[in-house]
Amino acid sequence: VQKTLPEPPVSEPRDHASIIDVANLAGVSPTTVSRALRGLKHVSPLTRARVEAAASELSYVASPAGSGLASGRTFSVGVVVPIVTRWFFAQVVAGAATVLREAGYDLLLYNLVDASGREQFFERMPLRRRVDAVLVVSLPLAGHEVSSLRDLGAPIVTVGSRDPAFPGVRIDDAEGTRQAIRHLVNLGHESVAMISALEDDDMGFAAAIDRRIAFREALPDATQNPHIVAGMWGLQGGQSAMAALLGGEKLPTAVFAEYDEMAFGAVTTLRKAGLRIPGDVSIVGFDNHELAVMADLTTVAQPVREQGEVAARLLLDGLSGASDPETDVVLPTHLVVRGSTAPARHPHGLRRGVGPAVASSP
Amino acid sequence: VQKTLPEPPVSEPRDHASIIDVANLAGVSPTTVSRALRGLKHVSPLTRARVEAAASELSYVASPAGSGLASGRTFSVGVVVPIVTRWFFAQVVAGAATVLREAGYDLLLYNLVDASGREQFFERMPLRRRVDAVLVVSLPLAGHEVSSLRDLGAPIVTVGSRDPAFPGVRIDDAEGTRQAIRHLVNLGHESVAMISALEDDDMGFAAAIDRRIAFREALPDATQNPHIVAGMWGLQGGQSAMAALLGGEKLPTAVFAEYDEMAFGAVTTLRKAGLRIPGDVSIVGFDNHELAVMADLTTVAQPVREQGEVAARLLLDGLSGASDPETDVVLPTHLVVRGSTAPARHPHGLRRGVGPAVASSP
DNA sequence: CTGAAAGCGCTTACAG
DNA sequence: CTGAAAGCGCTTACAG
Repeated sequence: VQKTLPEPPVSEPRDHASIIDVANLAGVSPTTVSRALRGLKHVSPLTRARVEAAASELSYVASPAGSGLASGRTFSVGVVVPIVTRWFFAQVVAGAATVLREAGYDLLLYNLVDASGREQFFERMPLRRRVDAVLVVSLPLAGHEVSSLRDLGAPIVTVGSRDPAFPGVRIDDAEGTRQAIRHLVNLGHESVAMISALEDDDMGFAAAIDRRIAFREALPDATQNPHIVAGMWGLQGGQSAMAALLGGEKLPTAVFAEYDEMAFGAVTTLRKAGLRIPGDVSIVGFDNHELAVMADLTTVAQPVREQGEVAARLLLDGLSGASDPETDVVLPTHLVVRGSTAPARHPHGLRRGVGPAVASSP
Repeated sequence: VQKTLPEPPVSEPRDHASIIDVANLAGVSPTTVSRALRGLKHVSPLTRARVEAAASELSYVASPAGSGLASGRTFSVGVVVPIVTRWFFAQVVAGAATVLREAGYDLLLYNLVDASGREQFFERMPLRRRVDAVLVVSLPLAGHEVSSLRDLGAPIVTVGSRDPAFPGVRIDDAEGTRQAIRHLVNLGHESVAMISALEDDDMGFAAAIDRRIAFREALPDATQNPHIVAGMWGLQGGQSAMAALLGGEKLPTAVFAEYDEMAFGAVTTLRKAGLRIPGDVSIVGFDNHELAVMADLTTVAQPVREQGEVAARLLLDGLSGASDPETDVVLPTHLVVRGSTAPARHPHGLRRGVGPAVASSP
């Protein structure tokens, strides 16, 4: 008799127990194992218990490939984000992840990063037959992108877009912007700039567009020449946009940033330039980023993680056929007033004394 | 003859083209289609072109379930992170995502969130037969977790852990900590506290442990009573830890934070308390978080996204059988000096000039 | 409540 | 260089 050879030292693909192993151990057919383990009706409690015991003894988990092929379901969901390292997107992903996990779905993450990644994604459509549903975050979808997604034949839900093609969750960006501008106007600011990554932005939010339009409309007097400076995105975008404003003829008394990370960039540049916030310039952001409190930043708060959660639930509804494709959930925003905004100094001479709040300068 | 019923109005699972459809259109066998599309050898250029044309005409993409079942490969990789919303983890994920996408792998994200999520994950092992390889980020793995992962029979790579069970990428946390402490000591600080989320932390980094130990060892004089205050994690952890220090008998002249987000919390609390940085307290963080520049924070920089990239490459090596399981890649750290640190004020009267203190360099 | 049979869409040896 | 056959591990009607 030949002796058993020693096992290879490290992990080679192990043989996992199959449904047949479980069936044999439990003394039933594979069909019954399948039914019992999926919690279907019409299995006697005794049988079910026996099957479960056998499955657990063998550490059996149904092969996703096997069941996927047979059933057409993957039990996973694709989540498409522009840039997962941006705070907003990570929050949305986390919110969705929680809900999906509870429902037993895996999360396939597609991080588009830039225009070329986006193109590749929609061309190759790696989602095809890989996912049961798709969550698309913050992308204003082009026509061919909409049809690519439609062709998936799977439920699609958007976050932060208002594309009528799919159900979605979002905030009212125009209203949020108005909340910010109203605050600045009430403080007496007459020279307000907006800094935005919009122009430069292949990955542009739908939100960015709405915020810009609302910004223009919300300023009381069109002659005040709202100033939109496009930069790169994120912190660096905010820095360079603010630098551009500093290099301009007349510094605005207040700046509205498309989102908090740009506001942070503006804060950074202002501090480096030795200017005080809000003494010299007031700043309002958008999002209520976790670190807005450190920057003492006045900002328009939106529920972020919740948008991911709600969207995931809509997706699950779609999967169970219980959804209304017309759904458009709009979550509320509110202004959080912190120390980065103060009444306007009126730069044209009339210095009405206004005690700016504490500006911590390094 | 019965008339065809009208199609349902919206997206029901579409029938995707199968390999047979492509084979018929191209006038070859399914076997040849399979070979041609996967770029295998032994297909004539003409045949390959014909197959590719047919596939593209039909928008054919091989069913992952079908090929997975037949080949045993999934072309996807699991990435396990404690909390994806933390800056560090999002960066690592993004780094890995880029490399994996280039190699044609999908990324399955597992966001553990808390101890219960972690437990569930290792119990259910949703990775089983779902992924070809696994990237585990920053978790110090318990024995049973190591064996769960081993049982997957798939390549495993870690980031930010130094578990000898698997190849991995990391930094030298002890050395990074020494860089920070040396800086403070050179500035004359004799009362340095460390704030850390360690004690509280079910999701604890391996890194946190190393940093704490190194902190204790790096301080030149043991009598100086290094003060470790455990708090919650993240910004709030830093806030409450700093608040605890403020409530203590003697405020340290410098604080070393386990990582930048905790440092940000400390900064926030100090500013609210009206204390100046670095005038009253110097602060050093760890990570060089994107927003450290806004906080003007001195910090130990580590390559974060790169760790994700390198780890993903190790994984791909493992998949192609080209890897050395002993691999332990250590990436360098360096101190970035900004405005949050300054020479110590000596609170106890005896103002010895800011001398270069003697550091006990290991 | 339970099971035998067919089939989901691929890939893998094996032939030629 | 190409193809016919078998089989990967499940689930789904269909019977009983």
